[in-house]
Amino acid sequence: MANKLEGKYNPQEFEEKIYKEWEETGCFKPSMDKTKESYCIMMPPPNVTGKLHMGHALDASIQDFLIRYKRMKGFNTLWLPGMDHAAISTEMKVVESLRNQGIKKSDLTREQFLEKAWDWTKEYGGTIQKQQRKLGCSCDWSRSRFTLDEGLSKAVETVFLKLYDKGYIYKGKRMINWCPSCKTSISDAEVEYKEEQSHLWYIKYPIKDRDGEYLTVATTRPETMLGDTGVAVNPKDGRFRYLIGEKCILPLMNKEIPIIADPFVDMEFGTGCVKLTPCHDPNDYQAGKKNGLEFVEVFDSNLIMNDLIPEVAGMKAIEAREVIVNMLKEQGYLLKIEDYTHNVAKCERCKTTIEPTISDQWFIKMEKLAKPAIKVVKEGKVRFIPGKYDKTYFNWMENLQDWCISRQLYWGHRIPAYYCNNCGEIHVASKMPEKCTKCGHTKLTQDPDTLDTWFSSALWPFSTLGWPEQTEDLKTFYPTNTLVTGYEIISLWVSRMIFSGLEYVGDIPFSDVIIHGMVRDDQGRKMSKTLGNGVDPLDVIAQYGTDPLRFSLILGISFGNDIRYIPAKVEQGANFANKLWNASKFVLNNLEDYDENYEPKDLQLGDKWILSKVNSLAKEMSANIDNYDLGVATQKIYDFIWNEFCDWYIEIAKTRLYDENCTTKQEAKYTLKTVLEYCLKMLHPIMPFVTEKIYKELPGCEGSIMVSTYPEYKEELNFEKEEEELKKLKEIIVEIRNIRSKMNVHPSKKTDLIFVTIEHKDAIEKSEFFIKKLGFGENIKIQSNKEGISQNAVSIITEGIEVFIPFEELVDLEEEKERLLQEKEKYEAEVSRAEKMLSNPGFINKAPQAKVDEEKAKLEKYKEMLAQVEERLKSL
RNA sequence: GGUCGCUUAGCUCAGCUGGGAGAGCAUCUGCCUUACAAGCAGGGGGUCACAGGUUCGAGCCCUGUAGCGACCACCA
Repeated sequence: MANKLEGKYNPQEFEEKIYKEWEETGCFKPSMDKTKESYCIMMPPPNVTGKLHMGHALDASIQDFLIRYKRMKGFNTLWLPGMDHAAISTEMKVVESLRNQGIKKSDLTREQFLEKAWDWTKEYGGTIQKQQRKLGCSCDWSRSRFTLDEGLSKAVETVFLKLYDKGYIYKGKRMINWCPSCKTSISDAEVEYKEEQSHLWYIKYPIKDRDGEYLTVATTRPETMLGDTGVAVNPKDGRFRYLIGEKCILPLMNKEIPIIADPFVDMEFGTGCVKLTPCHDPNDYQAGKKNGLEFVEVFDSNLIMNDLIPEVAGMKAIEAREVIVNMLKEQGYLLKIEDYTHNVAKCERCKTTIEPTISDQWFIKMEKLAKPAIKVVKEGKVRFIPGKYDKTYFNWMENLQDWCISRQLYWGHRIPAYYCNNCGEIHVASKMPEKCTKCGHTKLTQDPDTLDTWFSSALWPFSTLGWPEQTEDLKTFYPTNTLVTGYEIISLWVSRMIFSGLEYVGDIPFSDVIIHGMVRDDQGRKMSKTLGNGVDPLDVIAQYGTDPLRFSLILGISFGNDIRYIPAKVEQGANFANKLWNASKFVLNNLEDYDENYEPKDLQLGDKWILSKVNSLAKEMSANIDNYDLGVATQKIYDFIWNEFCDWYIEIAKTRLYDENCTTKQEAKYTLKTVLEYCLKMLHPIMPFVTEKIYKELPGCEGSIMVSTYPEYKEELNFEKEEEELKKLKEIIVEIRNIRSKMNVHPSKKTDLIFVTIEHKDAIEKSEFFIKKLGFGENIKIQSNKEGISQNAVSIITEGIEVFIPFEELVDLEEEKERLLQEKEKYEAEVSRAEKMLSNPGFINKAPQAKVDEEKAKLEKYKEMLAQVEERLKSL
């Protein structure tokens, strides 16, 4: 009966079906076997409204590689998936969808809005989890969590109350980043900067009691001058030193404001004098607080001007600018306008210009939380891979500002704070208090704000396991082992998980953090909507299959560097899968009468060679993967399957399988099956589908490969001598092909192969079949000396074996001499290189003895070969 | 401005604690050899950015230069 692998590799035929089977049999779930060590990865939760992109595909390929490997190694593995409610991002999408229905957010009550938001989330959210299944993710979907679900909300509330009691959370008026479009505060990390063309306006500020004297300030925002409450100069600046402590007159307002000294002023920039608007600029805010300046608001959070002067009251700030500039010009205060390009703060989400605003917000004091989080990385308890990223981490952690956690949004965890309607007293509690603890008033109002989305993400490694309850999962899997993420969220997320884990659970959230790069397009550009150069992983999967995509993302990667999406690499993966498919087809076709209990009695040279090779490969693969060298491990299994198993062993085995008289067919079959099984298992974490498909066809392998055991190194499969012997024969065969190719000998032309050797006689005798086949031999002769060998033969000289190929009429003696002379030169170079090294006292004295011995052995070897070549040349 | 990184074959990239430069694609030659033409066999192609230094020995370690990039901060 023919096996079930037919035709070509066609992933569309089986990938989906296999995934379904996996999911149904529940093999993604942890074994919860108490005797086994646990291994846990928390999947970075994508936005609930997100769509799969190449970054996710890379992320998932790495995590699934690790989790499948550990599972096969016997660990009690959990890969926990989930989604993030993505506060601003989702709320914006909901607002937009409402707008399309003609509904404004302000038309709805909070409750109505949230209802719409949940509806919308249920309808459009969560597609990403379906897409992750396409990638073959073996995560435990039954444990999937959402940052807004009940358990996680409980964790958020618990943390808030705890931090408030400790005094780490406080409410206060401070300068924050205000997005006038999203109408919420955002954290520093959510601000991005963009260069913009603008102007510098130079304005004259007369000095009080010094007739005709004035200071010139340069500003990019002339409309804020109404709120100026001081002018600053650098204390070292000799030009203005005599004015420090004096006052100047603010134009239009006719108000006296102080001239102060502050080192933040750059003497080189502009005029060296800075106007200070503490309410509308972060630096001025700092300077204002430090120097006790007055705080005067110029416009409100909707950018509508106050009534500081009647001419602009009620106007939009940007319109007021024009009016104010004109007034300054008319009154002779405007000195000049220059073109100027500068960086403008933008909202990461909606790209609106950020308005620095003083506002009443909730903050977390970072200083005490940061310290232990820095310590665990310094001590190596939490490790970044590659290690260079700990610098990025320290850089951020050591310069932390307090974290603004309140957002003026509906979609998120509402702040558990209640204000007394009578006296305004703040009550932080899990439920609305019955009455005010201060004045006894019974009407209280909950804070309308919600928490920064990263506040809940920061708890992800333990809130997902049931914390604050001491669940079985929490005990089993916390701390987790490996976090896989990109460098762009080290500060936003990784750092916050570390201090959160330490503070609330009392332990690190994970020990290893793999930082991978970004997936760029084939020209190295970021994939972006505006460029339209994004590649949809689902399209790639539809065309090539999941396994080739995963293979292409993992092969040869080194963490920390960006990678390019190269279609040719996916093709390489598809070709590889096809190669494996065909090889498996061959193996299976020869296993029809295979007895799976057969114990090999007479393994041949080639059998022992490949078994020994695959055995040491298992050891190397494990070492590489444990060291997170996934790219290297992938390259190794690829090379082995293609270049050793397919190109050599299968060809070697064929000569026995096709020979009726061969008595060691069973050994060949045993070896084919064993090696293929090893290969499938080692490749499985990288290419889960095709390996599963083939594995199920192998005799004795009916279960899923997912729950099979990863190959371990076994001493009894170590055949060093056979490895050496076969390596030698391979070299000879390659040389035969090489010579034939250079001589343009057609493959149909067979020749005698005369081996002159004593020590390798046995190995060659036993390998006659495949030497003949692979070396285009008619007859194989083995002799102990060169008697009777024709002049018209080409010779191959190796250590311990000389091979003669009597091509007779094809051999041109002059060409053969030329070829041998080239060989001679090569060996002479080798001899002189080795001699030079060995005559170098520095090398002899300082290099390790093993290296010296190695060189000595090489010298002997090449001397011998040189002598043989010379002898052969003489005989021609 | 601060920090970090990158520069290796025509292209895209590997290269483990320093010990004879690798892969895929592309290219050239010969093969439809009963698992595979999505293939087989063979070949060509590199002053490892540049300049110094350390070392018996440097793609790898140190210093500097040039080009490119990322992150952080943000100067009115």
